[in-house]
Amino acid sequence: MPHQTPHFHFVDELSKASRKLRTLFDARVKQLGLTLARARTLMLLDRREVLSQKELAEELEIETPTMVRLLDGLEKQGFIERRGVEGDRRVKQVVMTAQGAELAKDVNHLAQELRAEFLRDINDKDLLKTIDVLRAVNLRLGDLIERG
Amino acid sequence: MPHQTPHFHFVDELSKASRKLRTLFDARVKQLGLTLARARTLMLLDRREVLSQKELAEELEIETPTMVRLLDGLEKQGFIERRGVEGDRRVKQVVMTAQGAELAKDVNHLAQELRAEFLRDINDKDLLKTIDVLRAVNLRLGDLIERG
DNA sequence: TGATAATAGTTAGCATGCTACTCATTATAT
DNA sequence: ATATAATGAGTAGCATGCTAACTATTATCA
Repeated sequence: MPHQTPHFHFVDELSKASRKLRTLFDARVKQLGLTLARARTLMLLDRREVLSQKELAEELEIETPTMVRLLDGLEKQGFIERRGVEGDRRVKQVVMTAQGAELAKDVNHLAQELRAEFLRDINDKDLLKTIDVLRAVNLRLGDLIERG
Repeated sequence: MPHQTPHFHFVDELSKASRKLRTLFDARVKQLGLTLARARTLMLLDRREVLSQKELAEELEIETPTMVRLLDGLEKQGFIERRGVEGDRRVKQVVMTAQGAELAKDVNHLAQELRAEFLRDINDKDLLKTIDVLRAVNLRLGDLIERG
């Protein structure tokens, strides 16, 4: 087997980490009726209270059609509501129901525990450096995607 | 907006990087009729020549049903073939067609260029450190997933 | 003002990830 | 030797990601 470059390994490990993270998180929040993507949406609403669908999508860096379906699910589950906004009839604001807000607290707690669990052996300095690198990569990827 | 922890940012940036990477790569290999997942499969076959479906799935760290459908697509496109193996009729070995092997070379080249492009500003030391961290995280995530 | 642009949300269609299950075959153990 | 386990491939069903379109509304500009 030919030697693989660091560039290759970066992409490889990154893809694998993301899949594993989703798998583990999904398994942990399944009992709550949630998934990673839905939990991410609830946790964002928990921090920001009220956002339009567009703003939600932008914050999570997913496309609006993906957000639409995520919200369809959360709405059907009774965790969020869509509200028309006066002054612009195109926009819908998204707010958590009481049940959703309750759930968001549990999910936040659970997510925090899970993160601590799998990042247990990573020291602070390395973690911060890794976050820096990922941020830089994301900026660059965003640029390259925009450019076509 | 409440302050967010490094643990949170790690997960956030990781998820975003993985999605962006797939989006960018998919756009770049679209003209070749490929996607990131299919390209990854071809590139692995290019390095290892012959593998069973099970081995392919293990190497890429995806589940076998996911691999089945990936191979269905690649087979329909004429890039790979499935072959029965003598001595164990459960196993199917996967080999690239001539066309697939040709394509794999192009894809390898393209992937290498793309990686260099978006990792341009990351220095070697930081990149290696990041890979180390991702590897450690992956090991731990694997453990936690296994444990249930 | 009235045509044209842009924007927010949506739908449709595809690919990829998962789990839970089945089927055929091989390995193991009594 | 035969019942039982384990293994490899596949199917079904769901969730989430994308792009390409469409609809309704609002903004722009000539």
